[in-house]
Amino acid sequence: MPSRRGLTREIIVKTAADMQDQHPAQVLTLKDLAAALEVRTPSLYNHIDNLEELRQEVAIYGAHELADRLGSAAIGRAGDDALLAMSWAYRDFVTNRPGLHLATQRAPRPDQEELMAGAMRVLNMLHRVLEPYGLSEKEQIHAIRALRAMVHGFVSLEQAGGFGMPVDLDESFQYLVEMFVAQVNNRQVSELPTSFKRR
Amino acid sequence: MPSRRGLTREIIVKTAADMQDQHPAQVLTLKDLAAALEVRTPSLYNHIDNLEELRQEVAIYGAHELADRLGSAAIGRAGDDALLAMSWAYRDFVTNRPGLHLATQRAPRPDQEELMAGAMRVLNMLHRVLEPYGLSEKEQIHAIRALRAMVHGFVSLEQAGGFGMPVDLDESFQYLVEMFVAQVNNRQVSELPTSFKRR
DNA sequence: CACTATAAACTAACACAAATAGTTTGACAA
DNA sequence: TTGTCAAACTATTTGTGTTAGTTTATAGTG
Repeated sequence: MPSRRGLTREIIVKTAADMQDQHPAQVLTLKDLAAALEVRTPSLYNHIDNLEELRQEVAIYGAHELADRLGSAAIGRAGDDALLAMSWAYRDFVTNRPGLHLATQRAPRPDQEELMAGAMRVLNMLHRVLEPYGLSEKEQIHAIRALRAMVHGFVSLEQAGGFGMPVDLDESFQYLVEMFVAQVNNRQVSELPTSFKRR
Repeated sequence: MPSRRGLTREIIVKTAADMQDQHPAQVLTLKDLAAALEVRTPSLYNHIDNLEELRQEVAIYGAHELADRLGSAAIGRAGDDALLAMSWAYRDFVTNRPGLHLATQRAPRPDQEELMAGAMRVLNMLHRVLEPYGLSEKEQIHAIRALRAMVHGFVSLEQAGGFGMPVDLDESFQYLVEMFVAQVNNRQVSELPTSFKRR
């Protein structure tokens, strides 16, 4: 007496993503996922290959979601304004969809093509936004890496509960992003004496 | 015919840490761990409560290892020199012990007391190093959060293979850390026009 | 309007890791 | 020498992922 549910690959991925948001700590099980979809566990295998592939799929979904949000944030903005807006959009993403963000970080194979596609969209946006600052090609890459590291690092530590002090996190984040903005506006600060050399 | 191996909790944790370094991608199983220790799986339960507790223990071990390395790096240094040395020591830790770093990040309960102890040691070091810069108390906290975010974010993205462009990573890392050093030396850059306000 | 092919659900069973229960043994202390 | 106990063991249970094989609802065809 199996009755046809309208199960699709997309529904499964989105439900999995939602479940991870509701309980970011606990690991995703096919049993729970099937229960949420009101289906027996093996039925999932009609739509996905296995658990690892599903995790990868969720990560890809998250990467695109993030790229979409950053794109929206950047629309109609330029320069410092765009950089700040995109940074805040990233942080909002982590706040609103914590489990999805974690799933994207913990992708089984982070280097995979389709997963990189979302990241690439973000990179291209950043390149366009940084264009008018007149950085050298190399410096632009350093700058993009720096911004990604700063924002990603902040939200990851925040999500992991890594910031204990009772000082406003929004303020800290703004401080961080303004540090970056100052750097790309004011290139002479990068000419500081570099006394420390790597051994 | 069970013969007494010199198994201890400490040996188990260190072996688990080593195994994660050798294969950072794959998940730790008690079966493999027991095999590496030339023991049957249930014997591990004489020393640990369960797998989750072991993971937590490995994370704590990693946090202390990191704090030790940062402490060593800072000895005999001050100011910019100390900040740069500690940043590079963090990056070296991730390079040398990638699995241990991941295990520390993915701790079951990142907020737990003993795990925070290592992080606290690092925080105290940073506070002492930043002392002479004459920042306000609040600004000092912002600065520490910023540095942690920058360094942590960079090494995490690097480890996840997040930086694709063929530009030297050491150079990018130096660029990043110098950005921080410039900020704490040159406070007027933080007085930039803040056109973007959070909605 | 039947008839059939197929996708998508199901039940049953297997594989494998974690965890528990209960047993055995080796080393140290009296 | 002997009693005790920590630390190993074997055997078994539980839970999740996965596969095999079966059933059924629906869509398309004559």
